[in-house]
Amino acid sequence: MGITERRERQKAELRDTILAAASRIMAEDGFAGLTMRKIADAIEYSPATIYLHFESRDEIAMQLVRDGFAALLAHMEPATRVADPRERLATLGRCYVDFARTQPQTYRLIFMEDERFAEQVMARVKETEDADGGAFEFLTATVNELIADGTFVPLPADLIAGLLWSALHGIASLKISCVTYPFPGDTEEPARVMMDALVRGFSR
Amino acid sequence: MGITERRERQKAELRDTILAAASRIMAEDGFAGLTMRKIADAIEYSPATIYLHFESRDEIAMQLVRDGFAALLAHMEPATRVADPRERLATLGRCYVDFARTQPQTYRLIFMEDERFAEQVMARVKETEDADGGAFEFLTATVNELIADGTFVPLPADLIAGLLWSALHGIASLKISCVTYPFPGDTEEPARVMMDALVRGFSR
DNA sequence: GTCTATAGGCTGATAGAC
DNA sequence: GTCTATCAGCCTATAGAC
Repeated sequence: MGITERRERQKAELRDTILAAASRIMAEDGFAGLTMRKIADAIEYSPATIYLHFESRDEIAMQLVRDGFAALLAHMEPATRVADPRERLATLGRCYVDFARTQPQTYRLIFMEDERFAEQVMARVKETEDADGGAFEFLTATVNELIADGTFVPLPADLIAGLLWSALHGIASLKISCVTYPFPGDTEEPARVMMDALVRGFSR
Repeated sequence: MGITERRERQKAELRDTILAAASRIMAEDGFAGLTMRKIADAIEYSPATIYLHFESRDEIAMQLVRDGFAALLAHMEPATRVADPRERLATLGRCYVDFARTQPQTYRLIFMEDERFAEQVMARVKETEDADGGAFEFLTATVNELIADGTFVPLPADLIAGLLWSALHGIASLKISCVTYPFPGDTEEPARVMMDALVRGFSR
């Protein structure tokens, strides 16, 4: 039975190899440049072999989206260790735009490419509640904290959280699809000023 | 010489017909779905004929971007007639997200598809200054007005204007690529709350 | 000016040999 | 399991007939 296990292990390894190659190609050539032939060349197998591990190119893309979203969550982990809710929001903002800056093609794939992709991860967030480490729930909880202690105006927490996220997404995505305007340099300072202004704006 | 003029007129007409068909196909199938064959079928000419009017598919796309941007500016025209600067910002925001809602594929083409496209229109805005009716300069001027009269904090007007735009772009683009989250319904109210919060946040 | 025909490429996916 | 070979389709762009 050791033989069966080795085979399964090797099969899983090849699957991971395929995903790793796909991720690298996507980071370089974007989603449109991700083709089965390129993946096959990269892993030094024939295109047909890939179909033993994935049903289609779409299934590979979906997995890249899930993995990419997990990477985004991991990138925001430092914010979970900030006690003060206002400073936590600031850290969240910084980590978020930093992810988009360092992994632009991954960010683009998840949120800018195809509505199925963004819908998939957001639906997942909604389903699993806080099982995945928080994400949108974490942001909403922080906003709720600030409403509860009287810092924020009593608007729906979902709305405020959605707006904070949208504002960050605006900076992150605009930097990806319009490199020089309106922020020629780094996005860290704009993101900080944005969060500051919104926190002020939502304060009583 | 009337004959030459008629010929030129007919040539220009066919060019416009091509662009109109391309625009329609793009609105339905998106930029990736815009092909020379589809355009040819739509105008009932052969694909080869299109190349007498445009050098390449890219040139058609660039023209669609320019026309789309002009349509966006036209859509924001009501804001230019608002005297009060704070209310002008609110109107701007409403018109902006309304354009993205009613012409999502055009908005996507300009700002979410390819960085060359967004760069092109923004570079054009920068070159022509206020010759195109304002756009970013108009927004910056309004911000400057609010800084000058002491309403806003004295941050750089470019920065504040860029952030206002980014925040609106965040709502507009997220609605396009993620229909149900974080705003299941209309984006008009979120956009209004966002602008209100930012105006409050940037006020002294 | 407009056509047909085609070059020369790319794509995802699969049948069947080994 | 992995391959080769290929299907069936798409694409942009162009040469050359009319």
